[in-house]
Amino acid sequence: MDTPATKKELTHRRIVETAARAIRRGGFHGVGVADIMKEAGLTHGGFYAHFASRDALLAEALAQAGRESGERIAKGAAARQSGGASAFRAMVDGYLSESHAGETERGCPVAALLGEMPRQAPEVRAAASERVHGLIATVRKALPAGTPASHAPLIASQLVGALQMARALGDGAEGKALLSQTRRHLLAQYDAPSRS
Amino acid sequence: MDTPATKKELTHRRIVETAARAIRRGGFHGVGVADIMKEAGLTHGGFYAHFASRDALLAEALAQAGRESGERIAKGAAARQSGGASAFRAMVDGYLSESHAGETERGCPVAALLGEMPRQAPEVRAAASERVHGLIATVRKALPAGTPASHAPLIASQLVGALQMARALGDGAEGKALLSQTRRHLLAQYDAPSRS
DNA sequence: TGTACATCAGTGAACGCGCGTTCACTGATGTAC
DNA sequence: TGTACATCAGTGAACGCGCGTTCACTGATGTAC
Repeated sequence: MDTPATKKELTHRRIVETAARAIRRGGFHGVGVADIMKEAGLTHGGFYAHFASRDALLAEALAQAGRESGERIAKGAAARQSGGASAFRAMVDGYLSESHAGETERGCPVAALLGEMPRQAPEVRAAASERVHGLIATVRKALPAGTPASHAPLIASQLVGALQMARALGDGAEGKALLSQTRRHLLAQYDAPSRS
Repeated sequence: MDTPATKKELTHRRIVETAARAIRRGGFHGVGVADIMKEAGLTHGGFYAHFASRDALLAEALAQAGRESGERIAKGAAARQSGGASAFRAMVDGYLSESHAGETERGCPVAALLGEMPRQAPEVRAAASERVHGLIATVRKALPAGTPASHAPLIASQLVGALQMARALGDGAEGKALLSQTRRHLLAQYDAPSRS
């Protein structure tokens, strides 16, 4: 039962993956059932053979976006750590990189959707809450030894706030400066006692 | 030309004030022209005698929300300062208060809408950018003497991130803890050398 | 190995509804004489 | 002071459109014999 991968299941995954990108790009309200089906190469009529409702898809898409983004963060962090960075520095530098700011569609769903989460249907809010906790857990695991785990939500919210504001400020100098300042600030506080 | 306040102007203001609350409550996409007009006690037909388009209203509403929220922040800060708090502590305690987290509709529009800003029409994005800069300026003015002004965007993004995440976590212990921890953290870093 | 049939993923037309926008009209207000 | 008229803020019906959802159908797939 682990990877039978029937044709229907493959199609289901393709729809979810498409939706996972679409909600980060356009927000929960910014994308319709027909748009997603079309982008997945299907007609909208078949939608309800796969999902009970639009909200059910949004919830699945959020979970998928979290998985994708988690993998990306882990992969980027591994690369940076093999270059000599601490786990914490690797996570912070990756999350607040200019490429993450530029790729909303493939980036962290919490940064893309946090402000809209409280306005969603219960089904979607539950998935959203899980995503926020997932991000906090990712931060917690990267914390330098000795840092209390209770700092994780605080750092997570700072990462998300800085990324969102950098995106809102545009891809000019202002946004980039906010990203690099936040990186330096977090590293100075939590990482090795190195400065700069 | 300062306060003639014709009847039409009063109606216009009422629509804008209604919209300013509505967008913070429901997001840019979450509220329609007819809803707003109805909530303002009018029929939707008269809308285009006041605004060139829905986006034009959104831009005006954002500016109005910024004014209202700025006044609230200033008023709350004045009260706290008269109680002995520094300007910085007053600003941080007010912004990250549980009442601000609970009153999205009357709170900071940047916290309510930051994530959706990059997806708006140019007209709305311009008003949004002004709001973000307004918030940063408010933070800058409250900075303790000696703190470089360049820290203002960083602190602003931290305030917004924490408030948004606290709202997403719900009004239980988790959200409240994030608010109070962020308050303590910011004060420990930037305010008087007192700890706890 | 080949034919007959059941299954079912996906199609495409249709539904009721609410959106942003337009426009001919109403009726209260205030100026002209 | 009182009547006649112009102005114009606001009304309400209508538009074209796209939404989420439903459903009768199609046609490829794979099992039964």
